Amino acid sequence: MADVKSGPNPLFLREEELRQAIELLFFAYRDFTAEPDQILAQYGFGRAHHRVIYFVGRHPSIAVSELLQILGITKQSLSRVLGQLVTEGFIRQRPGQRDRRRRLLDLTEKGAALERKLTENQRNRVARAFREAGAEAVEGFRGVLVNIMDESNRARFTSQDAQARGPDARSKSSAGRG
Amino acid sequence: MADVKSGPNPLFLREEELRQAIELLFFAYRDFTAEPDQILAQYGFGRAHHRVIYFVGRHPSIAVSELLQILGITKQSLSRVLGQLVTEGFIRQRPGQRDRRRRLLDLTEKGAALERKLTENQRNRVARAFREAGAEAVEGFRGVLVNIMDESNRARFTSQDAQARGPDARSKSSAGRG
DNA sequence: ATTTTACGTCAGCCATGTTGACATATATGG
DNA sequence: CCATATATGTCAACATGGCTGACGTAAAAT
Repeated sequence: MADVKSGPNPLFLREEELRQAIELLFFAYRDFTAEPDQILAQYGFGRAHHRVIYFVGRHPSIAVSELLQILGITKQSLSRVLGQLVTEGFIRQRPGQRDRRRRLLDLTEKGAALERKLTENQRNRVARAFREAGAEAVEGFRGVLVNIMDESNRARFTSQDAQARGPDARSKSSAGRG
Repeated sequence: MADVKSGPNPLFLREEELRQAIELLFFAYRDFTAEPDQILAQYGFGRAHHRVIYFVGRHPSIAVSELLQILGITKQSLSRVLGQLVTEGFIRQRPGQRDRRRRLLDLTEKGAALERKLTENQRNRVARAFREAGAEAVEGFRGVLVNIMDESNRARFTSQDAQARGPDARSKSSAGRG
């Protein structure tokens, strides 16, 4: 359509820029998950196990329903991997105190060790990328990714605090919403 | 955990920062692919079809082996989705001129229409994110993601040129590495 | 006492990745 | 010309990790 010869074409550049971003996400995400996948395979686990281990580590004593919300999968899907992780001693379950229907999940020491192994890998990759790209770039990275995300998920990232709290919020100042 | 009261703890902040980045990638990527997945489902297609349509659109007359390299899957996996796309008239194959063993792939008009539909969705999402995060952030986004990627994949993104050329590069200056 | 909630489980389906083996057409190099 | 290498396709079997639907049980809430 537009004549290319007429110097810098902003529409073309924009199109190219946006496609590069799309591909950047594809390749970066794939490489980002490849190494942990390799490690997991040695345990007979897959990426789904990684996610469960990660988020249980991130939100100690998380309940099944909360984990389901974060993962965005069905309980049947979760059940398969969670069952294995419990059976093989990576995750421990215990009933909630106030509500004994809830099964609170925690990593065992074995689970925490695997979590560290897996996360260390990704953390190192991100740390290297942050270092090489610079502090300003990190802000930009966050800014763009947060806006690529659905709005409904952004709350986790709006303040450091909100994310650290997570579903197991134990703020000493408020009574908590249990 | 580390004592929070002892002022800004750089190690803790770093850990938190890195974990946020990991989660950012997870949630952003998931949301980024969710809408196209919905559209694809209406055609009886999945994400794998999307990738094929995308990269064939991006690299017109790409050969099967080159597509395989980009996608990083086996020919058997590709065969399944590519076969469907050809059968259903989204992609056209023709033998190469110089090398008639090669099957060059192109989108049909029908295929191009679907490609536009799918990519428009993701492009809009990225465009919005870019707009809201600002030009500087875009640079940071690129800088970090490029460094998260394996080095072997970075060539596509080092210059606009390298990416536009793609795998069908015929550089006249070097003899190649084969 | 009934209903709702949180969780589990069985059964089957689908998409998409894998490996291994084998076939066919074409190109390339003695 | 023949032998080998390359590009592609295909069949078969298997694994992972989503999904839906149906049903069960314990505990909380009304």
